[in-house]
Amino acid sequence: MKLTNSEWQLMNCLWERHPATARGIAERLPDDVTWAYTTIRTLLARLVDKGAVREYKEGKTSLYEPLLARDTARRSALKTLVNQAFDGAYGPLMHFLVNDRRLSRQQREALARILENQSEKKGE
Amino acid sequence: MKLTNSEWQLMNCLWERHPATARGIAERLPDDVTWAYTTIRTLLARLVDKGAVREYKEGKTSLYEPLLARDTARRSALKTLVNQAFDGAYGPLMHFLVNDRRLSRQQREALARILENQSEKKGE
DNA sequence: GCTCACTTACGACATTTGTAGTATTTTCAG
DNA sequence: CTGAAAATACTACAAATGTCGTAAGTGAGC
Repeated sequence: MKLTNSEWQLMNCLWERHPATARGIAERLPDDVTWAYTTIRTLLARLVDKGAVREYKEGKTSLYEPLLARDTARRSALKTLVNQAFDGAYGPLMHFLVNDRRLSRQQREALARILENQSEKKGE
Repeated sequence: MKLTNSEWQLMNCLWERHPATARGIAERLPDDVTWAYTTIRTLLARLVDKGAVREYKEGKTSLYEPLLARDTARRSALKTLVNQAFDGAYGPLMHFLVNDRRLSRQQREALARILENQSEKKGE
């Protein structure tokens, strides 16, 4: 199940709190996202189509609830990225993370050691 | 600089060996990618447009060379993913990686320890 | 019962992405 | 030189994505 960028925004809101109305989601979107109400509706409809979200009526109001689990979506996004940009293997991704400057020297060294082990074992 | 999926395929070939001709790239694409020659040309043109690739003539043949560094592209893709799916922070990404079953128990435990340190420091 | 504000249903439209086709120019083997 | 094979340039086009607009329905007060 692949989500587009805008779909992630909505899903993030939904995962955080659900069920939710379209209006409720609108209110909890990040400040830099200023979509028209109908835009949100359209996106939700697409998500329902994809089977990532369930829509049901409570009286007359539409409520939305995620069907797709956040972890599942994350795993899938990560896999896509890894295939696309890291030769399809998690090793290179880890490697990259290690060599990147977001970790302190200590953390990097420790991680690097782990990676050595991992590469000897040849992961999936 | 954002690359699309098919652009990644091409770039991966280019990073591996360059400069390269369109034909040369065609030959080194993964087996499951069977694009027409013109498709590759179109994609390369788009990459040149974006400034990710440089095209120049060696005599009459067009040669292509990456301008965008692989690491830069990776960093950017990772950042996009993190923003989209991991609350914009690398911590949750690491966390996810650790809890995922791609690492052996040992590796996971070691990584987890590292992460504890990291979260105390509050990363970017 | 009528109106106003909000919700819903549906359609719309520009851009981006994936994937080629065609027509023209070059090139290379005979 | 000649004709076939390869390269270029340009155009095309459907599907996916981002982003609404409008018209019709509905419920809550006056």
